[in-house]
Amino acid sequence: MEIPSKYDSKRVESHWYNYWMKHDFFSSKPDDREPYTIVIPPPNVTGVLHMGHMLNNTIQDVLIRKARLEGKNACWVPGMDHASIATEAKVVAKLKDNGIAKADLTREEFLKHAWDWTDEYGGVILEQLKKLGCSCDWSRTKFTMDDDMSASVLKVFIDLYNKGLVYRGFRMVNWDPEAKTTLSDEEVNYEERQGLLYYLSYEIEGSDEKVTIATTRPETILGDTAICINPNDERYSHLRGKKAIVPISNRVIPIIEDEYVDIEFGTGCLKVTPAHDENDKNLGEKHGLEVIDIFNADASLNSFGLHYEGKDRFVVRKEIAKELEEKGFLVKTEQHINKVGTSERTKAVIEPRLSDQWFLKMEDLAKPAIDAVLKNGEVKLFPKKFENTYRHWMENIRDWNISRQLWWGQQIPAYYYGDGKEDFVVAETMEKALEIAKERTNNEQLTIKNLVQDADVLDTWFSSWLWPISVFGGILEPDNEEVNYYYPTNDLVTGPDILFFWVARMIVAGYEFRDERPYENVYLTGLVRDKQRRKMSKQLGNSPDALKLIEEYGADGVRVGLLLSSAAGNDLMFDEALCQQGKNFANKIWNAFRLVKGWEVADIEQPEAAKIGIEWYTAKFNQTLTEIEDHYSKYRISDALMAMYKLIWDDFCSWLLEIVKPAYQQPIDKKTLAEVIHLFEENLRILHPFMPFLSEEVWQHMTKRTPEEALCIANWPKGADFDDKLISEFDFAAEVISGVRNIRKEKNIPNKDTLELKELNAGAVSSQMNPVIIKLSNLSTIATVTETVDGALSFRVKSNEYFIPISGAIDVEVEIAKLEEELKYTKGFLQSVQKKLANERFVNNAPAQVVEIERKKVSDAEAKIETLEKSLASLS
RNA sequence: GGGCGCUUAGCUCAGUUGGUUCAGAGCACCUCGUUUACACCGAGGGGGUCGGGGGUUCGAAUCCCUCAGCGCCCA
Repeated sequence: MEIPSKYDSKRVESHWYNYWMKHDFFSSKPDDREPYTIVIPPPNVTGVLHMGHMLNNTIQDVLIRKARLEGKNACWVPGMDHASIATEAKVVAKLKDNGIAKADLTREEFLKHAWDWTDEYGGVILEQLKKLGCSCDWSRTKFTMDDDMSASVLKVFIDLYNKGLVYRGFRMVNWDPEAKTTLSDEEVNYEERQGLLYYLSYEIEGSDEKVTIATTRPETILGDTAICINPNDERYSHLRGKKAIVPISNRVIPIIEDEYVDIEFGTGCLKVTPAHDENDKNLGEKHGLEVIDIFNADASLNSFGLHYEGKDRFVVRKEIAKELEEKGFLVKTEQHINKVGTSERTKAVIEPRLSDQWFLKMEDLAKPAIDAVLKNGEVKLFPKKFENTYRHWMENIRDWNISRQLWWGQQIPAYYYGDGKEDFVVAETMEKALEIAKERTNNEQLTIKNLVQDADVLDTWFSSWLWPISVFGGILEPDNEEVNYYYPTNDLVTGPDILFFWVARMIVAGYEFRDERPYENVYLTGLVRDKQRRKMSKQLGNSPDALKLIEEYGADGVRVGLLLSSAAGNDLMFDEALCQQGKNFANKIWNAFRLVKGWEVADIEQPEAAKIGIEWYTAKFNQTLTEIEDHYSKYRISDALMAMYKLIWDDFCSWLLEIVKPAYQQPIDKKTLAEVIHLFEENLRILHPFMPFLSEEVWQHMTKRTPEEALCIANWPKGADFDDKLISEFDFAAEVISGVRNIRKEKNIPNKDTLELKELNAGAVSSQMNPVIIKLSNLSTIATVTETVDGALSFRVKSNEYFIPISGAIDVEVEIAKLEEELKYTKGFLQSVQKKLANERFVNNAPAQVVEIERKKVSDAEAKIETLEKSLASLS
């Protein structure tokens, strides 16, 4: 036989991927069919394939391939995200390696480098997705910085601005004083550091009283604008309405009350420095406090620092502590561990700093998105548990800070024509901005040279929240054919870590810009972790090389491995052993194919066992198909896979193929072969979404096919009614076969020795399955008896008893012991059920059905006891 | 500190509104088997007081309380 006994994924995968591409099976155009649409969560343009992507995209591919088989117009839109922060960081790092500082470049020069970088490295990840088998419509590949995508972003910004939803405001940002730039939260590392807690006493205005506060940052007292006490703290109630005097600067500041203050911490008395602490800023806003910023951009003190002006904050901390001590303001110091944020890149301690930012008002925008998920179910989350998290966030939504102090991204289309904070206009182009500015200022002399565009770019999420609309051109041309056909999309598959950043905002955008949900179902995958439950990350280096995995186990093997234990929303403990399992499965199917392919055909009659086996498997297949559909409908993808795995491995390979397999070097009858091939093909159809390469390979080897007949675009099996009784009779027969196999094993009887089976058919079981039992147990006959058979090995299935007469092989003692054991157990079981039934409260309160079941248990057990006792009597 | 969630066999997980046959699956493990598709295999088997404690109920892995451990998000 020329077919190799091991399935070789490497040989197969690129071949079929190219074939599918060549015949354009993945591309989609609007037509009369029902659309099924997924937009990919665009990976970062800087990204390389990691396990999270693999899982995510495998699930999407499973869904899209199934939809394609179901005859829908399946459209999976791929793309990439410009990921402003991550990409800019990488470009800056690369420039630095080449001795170029970002600060030495103009914006235009820097962007040129960024685009070069994008052209060179961007898209690597998409090529990797092809290796995984992803059937995206590659002709639709979008990038969030494509001209039309950027135009969509700007249009939306302007639209929201004109609706009065975009405004400028102050916000505390993470400031890196060394790089002199803002950092995102993701770029800040928190570490515990040993520091001091300084107890400082402030004088109370117009009295000799003093109040002591505790702070970790004595240098910031120069920016203090209040002292805060807890209104419930009786120790300080006498200070109400009074004022305190800041040491050294001698400024007079109010004493305010707020329950925010932790009575237990320090002295229970807090100094408030709104310019340099997030919580203090909130307090300041609430109480209308003054804001005094005492730092320069490099975190040295400015003129508010008085005689410390120009000195670094840490130098000042030491010096001011000394001065405070000398002047008698320092009461004491204590050791204190606090969390300090440091810059991921420069390692400098970050400084909270107030800065001008652009915001989007979210409260009203969020309303339809709240209703969609929590009230009318227009958008469903899988698993449902994330609805709680969604609710919590959406109902406490804060305005969205949409500006970033970066260059890589869509520059905010706000143009300043004067020095005032409000001297700006918002427009798509500088020319339009000029027109509006002229009108606004009544100054016809204004020229483009007088306009300065805002330096910030928009948050990356401000482009990706439009993704399901903008990839179909739905922002720029809201009534175009594509968006009307494909939008709303069907399913979104992504991680729960971006439920708010992305998923929720897309829902908001969907209702705001199209008055319709962006998708119906959201499948939230878990995080991929390693065996020790650690998150897979580059820093830890615990993420396996995705491409190596594919090489070793095959894309199909890896897909199966990932899906085997990834219930929606649960973290996935990734273990390569699962990929091995996937690979083994591929090999199993491959060998089943080899078996079927290797049979010689003859014009002979179909054996009865084969006929029944095929009828049974057909029923089993339809039963399992129903289960699989149910799992799919609930997005229980791993359950769907497992149901299929067992169907193919156990039912098809271990049972059916063994039933129909002809004797050694004997041919198979035509009818059976045709039917088995048909069933095999049905298996391949449901297998295809999970294992596209292997299934196509086998499919194409089964028969010569035209491109139109490729499995990739074949039809999903139509379910049919199935005979429950056939399945339960087979299950019974399987138990009988197991019984015979057990006896063979216990008595070391080789499989090739034919045995005789006698059946005491107390349960009136149909003899329909007898040919199957005979074949798989290697029996000569199954004879019906009316009495127990002496001198035979025996076993029982339900209330039927089976005997295998073997001369001289019976150890009566052992047989008796076995029977007694079984009898003892059954009696105990009967007793417990009877006890339950004797309980009046049970009989009166439990549903009739439940009671009936218990009664049935009694009669079954009694019948079995009778059988056992008869056997015992015959032995002794 | 606030919110959400998790804890079932060695591992990863199912277990639908509390009730069918003494709690299921896959993997791993053990025994036997080189039988003519596959040892990336076949047949058989062992393994859980459902995190601890308390409560509701005729009945709880499932509902309530509590304790412990773990995780995530926000601060």
